[in-house]
Amino acid sequence: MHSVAVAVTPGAPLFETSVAFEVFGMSPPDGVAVWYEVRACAVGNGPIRLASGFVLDGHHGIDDLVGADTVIVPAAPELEAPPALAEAVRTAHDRGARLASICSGAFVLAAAGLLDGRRATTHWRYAAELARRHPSIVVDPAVLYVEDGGIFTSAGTAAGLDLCLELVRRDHGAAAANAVARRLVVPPHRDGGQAQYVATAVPTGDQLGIAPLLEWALGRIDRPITVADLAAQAHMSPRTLVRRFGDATGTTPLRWLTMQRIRLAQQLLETTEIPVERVAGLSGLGSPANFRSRFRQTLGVTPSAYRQTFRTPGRTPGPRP
DNA sequence: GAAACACCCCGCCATC
DNA sequence: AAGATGGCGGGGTGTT
Repeated sequence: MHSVAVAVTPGAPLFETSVAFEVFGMSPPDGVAVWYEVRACAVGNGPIRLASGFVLDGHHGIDDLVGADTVIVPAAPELEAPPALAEAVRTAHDRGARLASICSGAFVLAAAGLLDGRRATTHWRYAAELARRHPSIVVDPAVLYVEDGGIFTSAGTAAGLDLCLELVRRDHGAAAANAVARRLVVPPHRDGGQAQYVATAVPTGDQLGIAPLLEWALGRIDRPITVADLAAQAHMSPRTLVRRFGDATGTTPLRWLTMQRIRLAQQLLETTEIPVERVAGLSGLGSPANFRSRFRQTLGVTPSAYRQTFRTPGRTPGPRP
């Protein structure tokens, strides 16, 4: 049994603190025998007042955190690391534990000196502060989560969920992670490198302006589309198109196209019986070989395995013991 | 898996 | 004066 310890600190936000329990505390997906055991661990043994007036009692001590296989640090109160917690985290790391922080929890790992010289991230509101206090950390404020040398850090709130799913993926494979994601009703895989926020969250003239362009692209998604094509369609230079596209969607044309193509492929695999070879063509991902490798690279499973797992219930009876 | 090829895309910067 | 544009260079990425 893989033990997971969640460091609980006074004033910690509920969501960040709870995601690990949701992911690692649920019953294992079909086909997984050895799952996780999650514990809330804290310095001292009195009740702990969390954010929003919730009180935690009956938790484990800090020794259980030190001995865990994976340690999750969801938050740092006031961006300060309780010395005893930082010490415990460092000891856990020395013992070979896998470490993961969510949101401001990165400040605890940083205070323990574990992020020095490593790539790390945190909530975008705190990224500058983290870099200021610890100049040797390579802070990337634009990703959902990063891993460097067995130490994982993730951005705010929901990115912690993506990180926990990534850990499941590494431990038990993509199918198990996808099953967990499906039960939680969240997207199965958000890549760690995905931007933390879209540059313009509120629709602006820009965004409304490119909507028809996106529509046009979706309408011919099965055929090759280059930046030059998009630029011509939008009556602007390729250089300006790339800029405007980024402003409006938070990503680049090719990445957006690939994302749409993968989504379409997923849909076709889930809801139809169209052969994989033809799904490759319909989704615009090129040759079947290229399609397979791209699909696998993005979602961690092969197209046929994906179809096997997510086939719409009722179509073909799946293997259910 | 390697290699060739096309295309991407982002900093730079003169220009509008 | 300030911001948007778009050509260019070339390391990076994707496809065959």
